[in-house]
Amino acid sequence: MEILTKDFYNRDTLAVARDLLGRELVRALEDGTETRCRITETEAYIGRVDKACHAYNYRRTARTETLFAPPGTAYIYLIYGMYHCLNFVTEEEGEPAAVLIRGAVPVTNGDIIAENRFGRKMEAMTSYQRKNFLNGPGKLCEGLALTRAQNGLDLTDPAGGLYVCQGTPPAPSAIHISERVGIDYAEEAVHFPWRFYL
DNA sequence: CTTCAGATGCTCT
DNA sequence: GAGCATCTGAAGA
Repeated sequence: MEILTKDFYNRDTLAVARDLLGRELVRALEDGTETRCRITETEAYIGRVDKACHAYNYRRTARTETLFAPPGTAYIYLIYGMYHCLNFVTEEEGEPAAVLIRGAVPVTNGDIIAENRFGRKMEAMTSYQRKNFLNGPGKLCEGLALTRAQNGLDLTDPAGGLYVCQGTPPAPSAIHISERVGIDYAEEAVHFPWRFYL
């Protein structure tokens, strides 16, 4: 299936966030196995205007350096001391903006993801575990074995082991929009309707 | 189903 | 030293 190229990410961040819903996120592991999941929830972060963005007002530090990378770069950071968040850098190089991947559902090789999450196969998951499989940014990164070691990966190069394929676009009526989660500190940006989900 | 405390370490002031 | 784009398990309704 066709890999999304740099042109896909080099656009308005809100458009990319909405357009990522239904796409297939592919994770190839060291041992040659490959997992796929369908993206179901995203959020946009736009440093130019967004107090919730790590790179608000073009703030450039060691951590935010990745946000200034070319579109189609993976921005992965540690949060709350023990979880990771996966983002895709958007817009033209030098514009610090990204889309946070907040949720997905497994498509192929879900057993590998389930092992990473719960140390068991999908079949053996409890109903509670099924309901809370990949429905959060930290859960997604745990399932796909993503850590800061993958920060800066080129999503347009399949050799990096992390990329996105066309997938199946959802019906427009299936797309929901709301305020973003977990950014109470961000003043007026708290209310920006920049979260998209199926 | 709900709320809630605690975990844990990096980042920036 | 404070705060964080979160998650889990325990406990109660």
